[in-house]
Amino acid sequence: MRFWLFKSEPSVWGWSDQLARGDAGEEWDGVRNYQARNFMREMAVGDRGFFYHSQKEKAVVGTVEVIAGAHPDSTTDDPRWECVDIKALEAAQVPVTLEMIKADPRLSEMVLVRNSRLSVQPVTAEEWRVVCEMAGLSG
DNA sequence: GCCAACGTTGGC
DNA sequence: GCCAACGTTGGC
Repeated sequence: MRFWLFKSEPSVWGWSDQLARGDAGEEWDGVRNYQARNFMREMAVGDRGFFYHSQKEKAVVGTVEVIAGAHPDSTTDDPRWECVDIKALEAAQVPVTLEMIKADPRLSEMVLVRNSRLSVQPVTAEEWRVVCEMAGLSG
């Protein structure tokens, strides 16, 4: 199993929206960036990811599971763009803020820190463990 | 609201 | 194929 991070502006699509979809999940659509798309192509059903709120909040607020591999993005006819489906798994007891992440030397190599603009990014097993611990998530 | 970082586009 | 111009994102 691999680990990922999905970034979204909560005013557009937030954790509460994701939770409301329940086990049916939702497409992670709208990605128009090749790097992000390529990571989604690498995803397998059962992979897990952090759900991150950008902009004002800047925090990991929960975990999600990939429930469908890459398929065409229904919000465009452009065949270049694909997306996966994800469902909410567990809400963070404590949101792990970007500030907390930057303050922890074990997380200094996270893509979130290194390339803040990438909206879909890989997370290492170690980073996953550390952030889950900080968030009070079972992982 | 500003600006740095990054990606994309288009002229050459 | 290079690079300048432009648009977008996201942290501050």
